[in-house]
Amino acid sequence: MTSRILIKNLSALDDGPVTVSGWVDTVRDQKKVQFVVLRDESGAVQLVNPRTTDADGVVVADEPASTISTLSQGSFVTVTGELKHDERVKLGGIEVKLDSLTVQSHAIAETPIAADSSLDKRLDWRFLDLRNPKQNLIFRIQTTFLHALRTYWVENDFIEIHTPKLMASASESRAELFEVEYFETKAYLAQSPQFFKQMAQAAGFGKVFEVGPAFRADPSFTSRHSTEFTSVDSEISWIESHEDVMKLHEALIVAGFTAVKEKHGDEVKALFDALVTVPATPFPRIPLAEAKEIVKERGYEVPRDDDDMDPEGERQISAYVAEKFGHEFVFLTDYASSIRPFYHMRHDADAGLTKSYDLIFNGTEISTGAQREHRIDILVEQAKEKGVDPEELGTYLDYFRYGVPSHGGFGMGLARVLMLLLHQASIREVTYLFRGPTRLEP
RNA sequence: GGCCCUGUAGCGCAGUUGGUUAGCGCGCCGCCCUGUCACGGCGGAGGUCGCCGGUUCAAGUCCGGUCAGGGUCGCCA
Repeated sequence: MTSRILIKNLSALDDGPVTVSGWVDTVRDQKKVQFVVLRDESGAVQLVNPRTTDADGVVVADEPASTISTLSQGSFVTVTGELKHDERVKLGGIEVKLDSLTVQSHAIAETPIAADSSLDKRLDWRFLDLRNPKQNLIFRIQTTFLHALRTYWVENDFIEIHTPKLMASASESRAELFEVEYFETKAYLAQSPQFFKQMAQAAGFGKVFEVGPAFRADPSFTSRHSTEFTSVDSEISWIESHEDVMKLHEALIVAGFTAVKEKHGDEVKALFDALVTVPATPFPRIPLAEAKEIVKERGYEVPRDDDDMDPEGERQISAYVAEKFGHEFVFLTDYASSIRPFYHMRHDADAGLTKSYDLIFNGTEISTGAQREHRIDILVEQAKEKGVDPEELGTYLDYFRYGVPSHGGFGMGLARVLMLLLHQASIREVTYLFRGPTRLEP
């Protein structure tokens, strides 16, 4: 393996011989001296190569000068040379005076995207787009965030599960299922790990989590939807109500944001001009009905026939929470049973309300959570009431027939969290390879 | 899927009430330039104006359809 020094580590070294590898960012090929800005995943550094001259003072075509003259932006090279600290250099006050330069792979000179290209064009050339420090940072942040969640789960005795993404029947609504051929029959891509996650409760696992793909066949044309996305799920037993789920949920968010702030806070400020704020607990909790009243008092009446919120209402309630509590998050709780799935548990005192919540972050929904109905009779009743044929639920209902603890959990869209954390306008910006109704490539 | 907006060179854009050879910036190519750092100077190449059809003496420009993109709503994570 090539032993290379990451560019970000150069400035801490004393002057001396170094080897760095990366891709060419800029070539400034002058007659008497050549400059190359080289970039790797950690940063950028200037390379310098003074041209040699013969006895008459005429420039000689030697190496690495000749190779440098042919370098195109994006070519991957390995260089060796002398590291020099030099205050003249605006890029970090260091440069590498070249001894040798080896081109590992040439790039086509004209790049298909530029810094100001549209998001859609950048996605066509995602591998080039991802070379940008901003895009690189997004995925380092995602790594840090998920690692922090995982650490929390592991330290609190959660079991990690990997539920199948091929299913025989729908887990929620049949309308948004992708159908695939499966030998002599049909299978569907999981739109959520919901049912299999609940199976772990019947299995006596106690506390579980999963980070995995979910598929939705809905042709949604918004900046926050995709047909395939990474769902962060957790489910816990022996809860009293959805309040216990919210406690877990906010603890995880705090763990994730603390790690991101600590490790990347300065970079996020520099590259995204966004402040990573570790939210205070408990997060504000507002029953949905109350939230609609608050929003109405602010002059916005949700124009819907059902009992749900709309995107503008979510932005409004977020603005209210920001003003009143200085908080970026809010749990909207106790959604009407009319707009929640059959497996959400309802309040004992008011069957019209569910023990459920949505988590809103900076004006956009990132999660749905609830206590699940584990009493088989009621569960079947609620399914029928929703027009769901118990026969179509496959083996799901069996989970509740051989003993099961009370339980609940949530599902959270990973990319939505990143999008809102980094103040990005689109989920496409923070998804490694976006999948939407009209995008299957790359 | 509904409504609104957009599609012109590799990229970002301009293009007048329809009119003759479709412009600008960046990038690219060539030459020049002793330290650049958004390097600079001179020159050059590059376009069936998203696609199909229509109106017209004449369409990048007007009309219809279609495809793609953006916004928003519905749906949600």
